[in-house]
Amino acid sequence: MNITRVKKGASRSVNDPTAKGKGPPAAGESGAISRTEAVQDALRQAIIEQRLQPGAKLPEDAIGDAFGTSRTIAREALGRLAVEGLVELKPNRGAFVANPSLDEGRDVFVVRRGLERIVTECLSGKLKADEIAVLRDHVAREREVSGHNEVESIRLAGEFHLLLARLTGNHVLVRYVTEVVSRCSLILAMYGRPHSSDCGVSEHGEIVDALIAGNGARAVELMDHHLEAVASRALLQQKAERDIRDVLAPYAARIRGLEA
Amino acid sequence: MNITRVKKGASRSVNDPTAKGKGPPAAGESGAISRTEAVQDALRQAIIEQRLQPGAKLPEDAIGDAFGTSRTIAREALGRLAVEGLVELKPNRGAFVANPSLDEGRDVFVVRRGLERIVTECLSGKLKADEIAVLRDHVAREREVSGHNEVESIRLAGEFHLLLARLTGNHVLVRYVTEVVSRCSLILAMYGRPHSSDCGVSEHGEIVDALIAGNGARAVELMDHHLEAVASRALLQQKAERDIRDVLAPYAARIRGLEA
DNA sequence: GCTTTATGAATTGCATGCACTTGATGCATG
DNA sequence: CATGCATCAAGTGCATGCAATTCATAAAGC
Repeated sequence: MNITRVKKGASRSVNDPTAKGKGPPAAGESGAISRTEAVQDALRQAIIEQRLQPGAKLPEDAIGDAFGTSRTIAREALGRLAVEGLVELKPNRGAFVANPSLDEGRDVFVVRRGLERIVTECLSGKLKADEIAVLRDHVAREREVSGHNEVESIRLAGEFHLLLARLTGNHVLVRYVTEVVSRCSLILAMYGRPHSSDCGVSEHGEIVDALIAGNGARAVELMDHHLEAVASRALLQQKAERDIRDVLAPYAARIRGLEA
Repeated sequence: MNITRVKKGASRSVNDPTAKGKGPPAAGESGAISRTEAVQDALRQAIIEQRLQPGAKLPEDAIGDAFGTSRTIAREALGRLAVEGLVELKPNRGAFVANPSLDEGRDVFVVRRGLERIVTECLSGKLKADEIAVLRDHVAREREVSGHNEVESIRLAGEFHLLLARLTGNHVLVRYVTEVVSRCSLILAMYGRPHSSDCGVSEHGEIVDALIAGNGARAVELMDHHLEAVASRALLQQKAERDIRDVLAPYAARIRGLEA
């Protein structure tokens, strides 16, 4: 439940700009955490979904306009996304969608494997019945869309790992896993082959089985291999396509950003 | 070349402060360093060193005044520290130094152990001569101050782990380790016994030895035990002292905050 | 006398204005 | 014709002002 903060206008306008200067933020929302978070979440989503291409410029005004807020909000959201590693902040130049190098990508995957190892160890043999049901259900859904809907497939794959992290009940772990999964999505989108992410659905199922069986070692092994497979699928491309993709992507992205 | 313009707010520079700016701030990215970052680093240091007690209020103007900047800077720094988990942001109430519960503390340590496991695995048998020298030197310094200067001792202990993380060359890893080390410092300060942190110097030495020897398994084991020891030292206190410390700390911190 | 409701001070949330930095365009020069 | 330099526009960096919220204090009601 991370998106619940959004009040009325989810992605379009965070604040109705009718009464721009003095408009009270629709007085008494309960649990209303600042608009900053809403914008931050929206931007994150947009980046992960590749609506905003890596390297694209993110001008404060444009973002403010797009969300019906001032630059202040946009700026703060960008700052926090920079901490998360999804945005790069260049002093006096502005913010850009992160454009991770392959080395960075490798780094992220290394950390991700370590984090998910913790998740797996925490969960092995400790899943409750209802939690198992949720997991099985999720894997089933993944299987459904596999092959049809690629965007959804990617989203669900990421969600699977987030789900596991949440089941640990370890909030710190959840935050970090969330971050690396986001960044991995970006990296896969950049370097992975178009339909390289469908694979692995069966692996998810196996991991769940091992977790239920309480076979921690096997679960960890499965998870690790799973992630290594995903990573290598992405990083293998480099040898062949690095020149084209890696070199051209930033420029292409920049052009796109200017068109928008 | 326009000399007539002198910025008013910049009168008391953020750069000069003899105050806390010591520790290696967010090493990694390019220098850059906006005022926001300076304030962020200073606040982080102050929190870690317990100059700012857990639960203490962090009003924007006070921070702005203290650093000679406006609330804007203070606000942004607080926002980012909140992402790091060192500051808690309560909507419409303001920012407070994080006051992690014991459960949170446990969570942080779990993640930390996982992260440092990665560090250890990355480093085992791959240290170069000059890196080894730096490590040995650091451990020697730790040994020197051990027993005498507690604050410095704690700082160096944290620094040792950061040093290892940096040696991996994995920036993502560095960032996360930095964060968990910070948070662990806070947690130890809150729940650990006064001089519980001196211990472990010899363990650091052993870890370095195992890394040099290329004995990855042993290094991981040592590191894991080391961290478990540190964690348990902190968490054991809870049974006896939870009621007093945990309950009273926030209030005490509040009072201190008001005095300041 | 104690609970409940107004009033006010302090502080956050947010927008906006102004100076400064940076990169681009056009002009003069070798 | 290429190179270096001044001018300019776009956009960031930061401070500040105003409305809204919250908490504390005081007044009114039972």
